Amino acid sequence: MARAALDLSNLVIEAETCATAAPDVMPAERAGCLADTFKALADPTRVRLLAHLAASPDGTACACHLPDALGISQPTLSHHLKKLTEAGLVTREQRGRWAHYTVVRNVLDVARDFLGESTEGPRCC
Amino acid sequence: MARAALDLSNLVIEAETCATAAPDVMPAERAGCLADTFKALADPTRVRLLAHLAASPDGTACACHLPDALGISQPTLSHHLKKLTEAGLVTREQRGRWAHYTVVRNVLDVARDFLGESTEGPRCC
DNA sequence: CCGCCATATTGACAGGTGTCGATGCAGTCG
DNA sequence: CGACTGCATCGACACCTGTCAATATGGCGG
Repeated sequence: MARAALDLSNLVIEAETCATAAPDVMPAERAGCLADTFKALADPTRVRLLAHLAASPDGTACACHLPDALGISQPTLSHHLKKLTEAGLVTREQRGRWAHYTVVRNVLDVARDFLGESTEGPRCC
Repeated sequence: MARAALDLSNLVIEAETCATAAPDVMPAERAGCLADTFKALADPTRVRLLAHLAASPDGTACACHLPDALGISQPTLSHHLKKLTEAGLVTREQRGRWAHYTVVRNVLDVARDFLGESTEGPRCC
């Protein structure tokens, strides 16, 4: 290694590669955060669940009708609602005897903005 | 079963439930389609990949720098690009010796609109 | 035509996920 | 207080997913 015979380490040359200077890369933390949100949406049942909540007044609905409406068992529903809650996409509220869930538009906006970055320039309007 | 003794099938009664008429449910097909798109986004590596493409001119970039930039092996990169391609989020183009990938804004818009439904009223503007 | 290089595919492994039946728990009604 | 009810948790199962090393493929240059 000594002897200084043809040290190529300064000669990176860029080879020829494809010659497209790689821009910045998204920090892993933000990527992980976005991925977690998308993970919560990566299931047909949860998509329908969220759509149902979003279509309800105030973005709030109770869980009682859902197993029948979606054709899933009650434990499965509970499982998905837990996932959505953990991801911060919905919040739970015990209203007397029934549990009510509400969409958190905030978090959805973050995901939407990410898609917007790839979709159109400034933002919207 | 015969004998017609107390047929309750017409007596659904609605019990008392929580009294929030369940609106329409999103058809399973659309839900599955959206879920597939979100599934493709449900991984930090793919989020960064897509962000990288979106930040490149014309939404197009070649694959050659990516393993180093993202700190993943070459097969892993190929795997993720395949997933994104299968989901229709990017397209592949063999440009001479290197493979170039381009973002398909179209599909992202669909996902964005879904989040928009849950986020704000009419749409945008 | 042969070897090189960028990329894709294969095989193997650990870990995560959706689903359900059974069970536990916290409210409500009689 | 005791039974009922809506919902959460547990345990088990099959399945899917991300990752890498090794290998195959296909275009380019000599």
